[in-house]
Amino acid sequence: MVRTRFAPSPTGFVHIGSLRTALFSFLFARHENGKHVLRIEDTDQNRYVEGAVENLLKVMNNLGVEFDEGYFLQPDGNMMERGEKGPYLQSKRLDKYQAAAKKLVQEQKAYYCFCSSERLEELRKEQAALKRPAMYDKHCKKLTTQEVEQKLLEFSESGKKPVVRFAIPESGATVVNDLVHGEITYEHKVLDDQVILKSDGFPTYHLAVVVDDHEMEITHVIRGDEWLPSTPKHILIYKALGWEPTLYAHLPLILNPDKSKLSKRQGDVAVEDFLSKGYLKEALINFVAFLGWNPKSEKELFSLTELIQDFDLKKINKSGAVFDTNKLDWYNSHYIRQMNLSELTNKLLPYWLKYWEERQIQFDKTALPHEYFERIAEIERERLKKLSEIGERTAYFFVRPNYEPNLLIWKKSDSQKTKEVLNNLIEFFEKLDSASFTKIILEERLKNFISENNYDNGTVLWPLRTSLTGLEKSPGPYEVISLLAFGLGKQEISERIKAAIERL
RNA sequence: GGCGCUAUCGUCUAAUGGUUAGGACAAGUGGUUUUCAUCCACUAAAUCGGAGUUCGAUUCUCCGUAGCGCUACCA
Repeated sequence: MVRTRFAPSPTGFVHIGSLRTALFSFLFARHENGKHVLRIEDTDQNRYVEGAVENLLKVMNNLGVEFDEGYFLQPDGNMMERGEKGPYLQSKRLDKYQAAAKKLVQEQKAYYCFCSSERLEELRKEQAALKRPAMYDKHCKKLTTQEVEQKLLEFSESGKKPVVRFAIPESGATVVNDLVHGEITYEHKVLDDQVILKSDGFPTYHLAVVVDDHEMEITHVIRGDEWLPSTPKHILIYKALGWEPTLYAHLPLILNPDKSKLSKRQGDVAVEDFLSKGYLKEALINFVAFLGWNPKSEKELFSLTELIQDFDLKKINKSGAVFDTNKLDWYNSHYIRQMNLSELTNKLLPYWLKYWEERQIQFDKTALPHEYFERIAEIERERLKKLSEIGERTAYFFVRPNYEPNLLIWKKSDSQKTKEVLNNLIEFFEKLDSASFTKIILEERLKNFISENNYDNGTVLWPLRTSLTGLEKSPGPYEVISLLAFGLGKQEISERIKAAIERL
């Protein structure tokens, strides 16, 4: 039975890289009919951020990445723990790590280290000066049993606590057989005697990950490539404890455009930021799934269900992938166009509200039916890359636009002609009865108007459109006019055309 | 400095011991459209370098080179 886990540190936000790791471990677990475990790695008390786990859960729920054990968000917003291998929070498992460390010390596979941070720092400086590799010099490993006892006594009298270091075998090598990279050999002499238990009684990652993955019966560890160099240490700890190591699959790094590891400094990396900008979960999931994985076919559009079906560790590639938002935008506009109109409108509403609030645009939105917004959404969906663009793109449906005089004149026309046309249009609209303000009737009437007056299409339609929307790039006028007449009244059409004429 | 990983169009990637090295995004051009977008068609764009193995290497091996990662009482 396959069991995978996602084991984030609660540092506040969900990194794109974390999402990719969580997604892959989820896809693999589901594909194999296994279990997906969520474990929170909070062994660094300094980095703990309040509410981080709730936030993580919310984001994962949003995107459809599920867990079978660990923490769950309840309808009331509180967290609940569920699963047989808990607790799933490392700070609640301290006794297990301490017991493991103690056992290792007793069997001389680990040792107490009494070195001060000053000595350690000095050591590093010396090594750097000599251009030697920075490693612990195993000073405390050489202490006799009596010396250790003596030190232990001294420490406890002064209220200090030693750390525990894992004793890497002095010779030999460990082979990591990675599911993505294949066999990698590490000589023991280049491996550091890592601290596994800190002086505050908390384990470091290296001990905690081994103890937990073993006790939670994890079969496959799926994590980022940055962990590859510490994997031999983990395998050695497994063996020292008499346990069977898990299988490993190290995922290629997600990169900034300059090919360094994706970081906050070079743009957005928080999944919640993408969500709030109006990237759809379908787009985010599809895009992130293709970072370091692909189905080896030419199909690019995948739902979560399809990903589960096709996911295969063997199809993960080895080299890092640049995070390119162009492609994300393409996925997003694709899924926006696919979405059902009423659902899209509901998702759009908060973005409209936010835009109006920011611009202090006042009007009574309750006077406008949901259908009105649906129709606006319908004409805009084709050109929307993110939901957050809706406010600005459609502002002219709610407030009178500003006019760029040059924009009002079609390229094959002139200001005199435009003025004439617009004046005629005012007359045209005033003669129209309210019932004619539907897209179909309008289109027909306007075409008649154009041919009766012997105008070019552009001479009429361009200034009409720009005087209504104020935009260089906007949809065609028929739908706009019928919606404006419906939303703001047909009088508004004439008012806008008059205002435009003033600017000519 | 040490150790490790990686290397195909700008980006995500496919493929193969023999191909015109394929697709998608982005870019450009043309068509459609009053404009933008959509849609359609087309164009440009890549096997890091050097040896070796081989009839033949982008593919396998080695050596370079470059990029990146790790090198904490952080994960």
